[in-house]
Amino acid sequence: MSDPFDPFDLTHPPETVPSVTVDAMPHSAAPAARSFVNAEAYLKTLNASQRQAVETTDGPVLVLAGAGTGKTRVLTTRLSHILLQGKAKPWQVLAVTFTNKAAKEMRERVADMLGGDVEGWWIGTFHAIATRILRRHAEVVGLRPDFTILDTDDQIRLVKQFLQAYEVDDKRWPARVVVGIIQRWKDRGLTPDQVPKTDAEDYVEAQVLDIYKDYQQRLSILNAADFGDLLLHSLTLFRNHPEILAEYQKKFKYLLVDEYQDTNVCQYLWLRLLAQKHHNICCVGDDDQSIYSWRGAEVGNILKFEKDFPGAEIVRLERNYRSTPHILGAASGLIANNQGRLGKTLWTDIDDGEKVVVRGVWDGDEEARFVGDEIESLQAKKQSLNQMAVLVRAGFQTREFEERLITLGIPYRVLGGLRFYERQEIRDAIAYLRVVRQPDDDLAFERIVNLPKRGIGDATLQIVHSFARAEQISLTTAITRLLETDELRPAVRRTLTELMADFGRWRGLIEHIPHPELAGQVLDEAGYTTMWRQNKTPEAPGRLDNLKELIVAMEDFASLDAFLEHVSLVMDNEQNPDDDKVTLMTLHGAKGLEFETVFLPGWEDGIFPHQRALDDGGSGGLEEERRLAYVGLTRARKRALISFAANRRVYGQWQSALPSRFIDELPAQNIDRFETAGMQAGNQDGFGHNTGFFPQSMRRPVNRRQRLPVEPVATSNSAHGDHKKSERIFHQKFGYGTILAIDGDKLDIQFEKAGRKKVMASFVKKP
DNA sequence: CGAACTGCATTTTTT
DNA sequence: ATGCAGTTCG
Repeated sequence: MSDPFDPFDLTHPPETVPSVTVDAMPHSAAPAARSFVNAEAYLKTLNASQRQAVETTDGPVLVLAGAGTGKTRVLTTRLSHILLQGKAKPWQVLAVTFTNKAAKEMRERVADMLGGDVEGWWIGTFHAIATRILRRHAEVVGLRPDFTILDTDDQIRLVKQFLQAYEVDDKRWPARVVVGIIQRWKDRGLTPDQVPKTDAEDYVEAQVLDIYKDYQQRLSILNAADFGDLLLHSLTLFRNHPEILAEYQKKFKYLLVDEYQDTNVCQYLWLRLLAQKHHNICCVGDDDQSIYSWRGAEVGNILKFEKDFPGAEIVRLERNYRSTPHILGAASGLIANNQGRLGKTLWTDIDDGEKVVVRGVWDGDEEARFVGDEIESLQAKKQSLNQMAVLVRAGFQTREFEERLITLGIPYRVLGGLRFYERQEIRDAIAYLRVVRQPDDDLAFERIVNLPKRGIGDATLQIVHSFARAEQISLTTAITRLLETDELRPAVRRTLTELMADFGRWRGLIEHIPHPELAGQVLDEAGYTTMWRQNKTPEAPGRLDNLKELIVAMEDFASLDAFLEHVSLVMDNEQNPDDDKVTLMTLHGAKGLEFETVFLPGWEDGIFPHQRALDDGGSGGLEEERRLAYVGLTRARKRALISFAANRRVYGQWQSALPSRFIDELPAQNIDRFETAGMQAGNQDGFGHNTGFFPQSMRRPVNRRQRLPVEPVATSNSAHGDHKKSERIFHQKFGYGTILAIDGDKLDIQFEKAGRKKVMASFVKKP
């Protein structure tokens, strides 16, 4: 995000913005007649409710857009309409989405409609927009404008350190669980001091609230924000600084929100504040497609829209342009089993088509064969593989289909695996660049300090850590200071001195050589590329290729900073859609997509709906699973094929399973049900109980509480001032000694056994 | 410091 | 079954 100019600059007349062909549009001094002519052209193609959603520009509007009803069309047309009507300038409209993909699509489609570029617009993900705002006011929330954005990896490593410091049993409370709890608080817009007591009590054992506090404080020192912070800080900014909020309220005349059912409380509060002045907020969403509650999304936001925004107009998009009546009938019948919906009735003009196939098979193997055979026969009828998808509940389920498709020689792509920027070597390389750019980035530094192996082990890191913590300084600063003493072993000292010099040199090059070149040089000189070259594992060459690819990718960015920002916020990984391949992915990943033919395997209780959803008493979990099923079905244009197996190997154990309860919820007139002979569901003999070899009751969690004997090496209280010459002291490593001289926080000491050494004052104790 | 061993959990995902 | 993380041993 390195716009050469910043359209947000409130002090300059916005007219200086070189905003494209928009100037040729009748939005500013436009005669009404001309804008009418223009309006005709694009409004004519919309149906009545779409048109209402577009033309109701003022006041709060909730557009309930059922699956396949032209949601994106409405969003982009509405945005264009507002601009063409001259209701607002491009920089006065804020359009937020969840994914970069959606933001990109909106940007491109609006640009198409207006025939111009989209420079200077506020179309982006919640996170990107929040970041943009936050960088302007970073100081207000205790950050500097160039703060680093942490990824999940960093968060976990950081929290792990606190868990250790607090001596929390990390078997019982894994770092990722604690990160999750903190994240949920952030999703709800809660800073540490706002977390309700009752909430914190649930986690006293792990002292999660204390960790949350420390964690935030640490991030502040590191000049870093995690993903949740981007929004939460931005919200805090608005809450605590009405004058800043007022500027943005005034600036954004129109707000547009995509996938409103996926917003969390924090995002909701953020939007509500922004909408407070003009009240022109348009949220588009579908309560029936809310499938992300587990990551903080609040369906309640969409359900209570009318209450939150008085006078809100509700527009329902119910005409479906995608699926056949049978598919829609099946989906509608299914979702009707959910309570508390806003309610929509999808209808379509499309001809009847085929009924939804529901196929019962003996086991997973047969299921994969069934899907493979169907794909083959469709392919024989000249159907494009790109128009077929296998949508599964969980990632691991793709495997058996992959195997089958390989056997049949059918090309496929798996979506949603590891993305490019999530690969180990890429993260390592980025960590190097982060440290080059920002030496205080401890998390990045820790990642690569001993990669390749440099002999910087735990022992060394422990010393550096405790010193850094005691002094509230970053690891690199701590090292620099420790290098002036004898605290570290000579070999280690030499290595670190060299490493610090390397980083210093690389940093000096930022301004002088192109950043892709710098990246190459850093990785070579650090020995990182050599490390992979010497690596004999089969994936090593691929990793080297990825590193090369990374360096090439960097060329697309104006600067190292621009690149690093991209990496943190826009980690997308587009696949080449040119090849004709079957798509394999999770149901979650399929939201927003469509295919002619959709396979929905694994419809068995315990798999789909997932066991976890069945376990947690309430109906909420089950309803969300049902919405997921609804999303899956409504991805299909012409053909949907559901299947379930009577037996399946789960975690290496054979288990029998019952057909998903969702199957019985599908209206009979919309489905054709087939089952392999001799396996009718509900058959008393063969199905419905565990055929595994061991009773499940034998599983018992045995958790010993493991504590690390944490002996603080450095303490801040003994740090400064209270040592005198010739005083006798004790040092963890060197033993007893007498102070010869004091130089700031460094002491020159004659040790009884170890000889004369320079040590840090914070490492010695009075005997 | 690295290799071998052990126990354990194992949904969904974006930024 | 499998992979990951943490521990133990050389």
